[in-house]
Amino acid sequence: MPELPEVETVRRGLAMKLEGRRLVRVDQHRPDLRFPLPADFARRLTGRQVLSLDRRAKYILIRVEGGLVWMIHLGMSGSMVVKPGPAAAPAAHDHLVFHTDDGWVVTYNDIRRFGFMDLFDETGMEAHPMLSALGPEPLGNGFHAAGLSARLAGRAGPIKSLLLDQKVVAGLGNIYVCEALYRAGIDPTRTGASVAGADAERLVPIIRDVLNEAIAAGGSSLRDFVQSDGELGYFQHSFQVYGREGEGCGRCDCDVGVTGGVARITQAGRSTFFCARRQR
DNA sequence: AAACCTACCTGATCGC
DNA sequence: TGCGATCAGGTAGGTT
Repeated sequence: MPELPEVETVRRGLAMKLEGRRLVRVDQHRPDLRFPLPADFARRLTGRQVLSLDRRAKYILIRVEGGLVWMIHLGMSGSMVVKPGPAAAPAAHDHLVFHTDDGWVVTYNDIRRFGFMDLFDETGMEAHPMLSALGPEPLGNGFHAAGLSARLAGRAGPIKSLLLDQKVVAGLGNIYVCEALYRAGIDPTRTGASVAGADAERLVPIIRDVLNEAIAAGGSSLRDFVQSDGELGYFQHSFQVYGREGEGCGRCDCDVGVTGGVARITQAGRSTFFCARRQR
């Protein structure tokens, strides 16, 4: 599921219900998600107050009383949904259930179980193996044309795959890379090196725009994504190329019967959608 | 180092 | 209706 806009949407929804609340009970229904949960995970969270919720790339980072950071990654199909208690009987794939002192119930459900959680001392955050190598936050000041160009310079791989690399820029996934490259008019098969420079200059604000618009829409709901209140996002209605193989692209004025419309190719094992006429 | 490939897991969909 | 193949928003870890 979730790329940066979806994770940010979930973070905001959770923050409204969790910040300042105390976790009075944590039900853990299995020992592992993608990776084993940390030792004593539920016990260490129980009784603690939630201080604040931040996001880095696609990670939700929750500061918890006692100098702890509770890290959540939603993987492909994870969701964190908040409902008023009392808790209903756990549904299929409800792996963890968190109860607050004011009666809310937060359920982590993850069909494919590609998500994971960690709980560590905040002093270890910089060095955390999943955080330390991340590239700049695309909505922050650290993401700019000069830096992106430097990371693309000399790279022979396709720009599509490089933008999915969380070390190049953090938080983008398959949907938003396709959409950003479309808006920038950049052919996804071009090398990173060829995009460094003027094209990178154009790409930076476009990436920001796409992400901000998607956040404003509550993310994109395809198969599994739901916001923390269980509602769907609606940015999927704004896709220009993603999932539109054979149809006209967002600004299409050509004869799809002749051009074939939006193309779908595979790059590094992932589907790429693009318009060969508008992306060069 | 960089580019590519596979594994992880479940469910939906499609062709036969 | 059933069955296998394929595909899905992500990342780690392995191999060239």
